[in-house]
Amino acid sequence: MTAAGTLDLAFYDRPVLEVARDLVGCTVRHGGTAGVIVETEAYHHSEPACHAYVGLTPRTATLYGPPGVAYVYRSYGIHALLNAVCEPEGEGAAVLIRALEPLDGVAEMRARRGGLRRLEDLCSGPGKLTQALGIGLELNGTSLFGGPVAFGPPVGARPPVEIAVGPRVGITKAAELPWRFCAVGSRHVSRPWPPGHRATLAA
DNA sequence: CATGGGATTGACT
DNA sequence: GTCAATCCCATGC
Repeated sequence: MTAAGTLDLAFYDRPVLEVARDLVGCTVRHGGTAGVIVETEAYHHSEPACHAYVGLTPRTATLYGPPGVAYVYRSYGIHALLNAVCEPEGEGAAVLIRALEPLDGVAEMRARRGGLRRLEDLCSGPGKLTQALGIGLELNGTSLFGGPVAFGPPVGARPPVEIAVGPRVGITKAAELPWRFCAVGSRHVSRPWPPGHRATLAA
């Protein structure tokens, strides 16, 4: 990471499964709002659930570009979903940020989310968190270190996060791959973390 | 050029 | 539990 506390290029220029696991517990910041990542999923061009599976097209250009860049796309015609592009340029891989624990700018998040009261409702889903942080499609292709959206290392003296691994959510293809990573015990995940969890911070 | 399918959410029965 | 909203874009004719 840099002196400013931002995850740097080398962090993203690694196998996407490692980055997805390591991002749990890290922070996402945009403007005055920020949250702690409690749920991620990995996507790779070698498997059909990944947008990059179809190869290099206008849509997937960001995914096949350099790592450490935001891939933001529209889902179901309605929601913006945030990903971090990983692996060397040309590999077509990214980590989907699926849920956050609100950290800063909670009042602003509530306003953007229609005044919802429960903290667990603000960022407990990939479409919810982009709405709460004000992240839109215009941020697709922007740098994650030096751009408007910044990822940072775990804050303060947070206890080590135990991570549960399970199948990805909401997909029909390659649904068997255990490429979803959740912070065990968090009430801010999009769905219950998978049972029989394993894999802590150990590499 | 027409069509179908989503890495979702919130409202409703 | 079911279901509609809504739109980009990859694919196929």
